[in-house]
Amino acid sequence: MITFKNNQYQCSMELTLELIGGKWKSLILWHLGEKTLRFSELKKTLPKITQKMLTQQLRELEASGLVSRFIYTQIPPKVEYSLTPAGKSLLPILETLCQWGLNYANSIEITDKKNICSSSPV
Amino acid sequence: MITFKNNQYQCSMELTLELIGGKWKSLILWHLGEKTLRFSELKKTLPKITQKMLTQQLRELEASGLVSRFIYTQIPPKVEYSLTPAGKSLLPILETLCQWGLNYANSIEITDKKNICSSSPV
DNA sequence: CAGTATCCGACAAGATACTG
DNA sequence: CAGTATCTTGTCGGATACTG
Repeated sequence: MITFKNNQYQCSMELTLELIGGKWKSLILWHLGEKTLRFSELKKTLPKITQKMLTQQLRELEASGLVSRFIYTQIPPKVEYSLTPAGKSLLPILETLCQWGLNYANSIEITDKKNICSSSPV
Repeated sequence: MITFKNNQYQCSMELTLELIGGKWKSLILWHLGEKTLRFSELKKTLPKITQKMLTQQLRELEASGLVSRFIYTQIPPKVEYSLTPAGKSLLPILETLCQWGLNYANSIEITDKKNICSSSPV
């Protein structure tokens, strides 16, 4: 049993999911990994997210210490989001994960093609 | 843009999340990584999941080709779940991810303690 | 531009009952 | 034991309107 920020977790995977789980967090981290982005730029990279969800997820990532928020005090407002060192330390792992997903998808598609071929009349 | 099983994905992260995203999938994979488990054993390792969700998630993982299901034809029924080679290939990455989460949580807790110390009267 | 606030619907997930 | 089926509940997340 692991205790973190007054929450209990059964295993380290549960804890990790609390940090980067959910529909959007890892995608946001992934995009911020390439470069620092303004709110509106980030929104563009995630066409399907709503403004509300983007704000909400960014706040949570900020609270976790994975993303930092820099506010330019000007009109119109400008806010930039970037990865903290902790956020950056996660990037290589996410990269490996993506590569795995891509490889796996490709291997399936190739298998499918083989099946199509072998399903021709014997 | 990536096409996989007739779905479109904007980036590889989206695709990967389709395979192992959600509240339970990576946890299930994680536990099956240690050893093959029967349905009821798996249920025990995930106290908070309902029978319905466990069945549902297992079917999806099976459809993705990450988990395989072996049925002993006997009464009472016995069904064992294990990782496919593809599922196993994901394990090292999940392991790294968990380790990262644990390290990060620890570093935070340590930082917190430091803050408590330094917050004593100067 | 970068947000809040409010309302609302869809779907994820829970509870319960039943079965091969 | 390992599921289905059905019904209900709750949360996530969308749409819209408004603001410093």
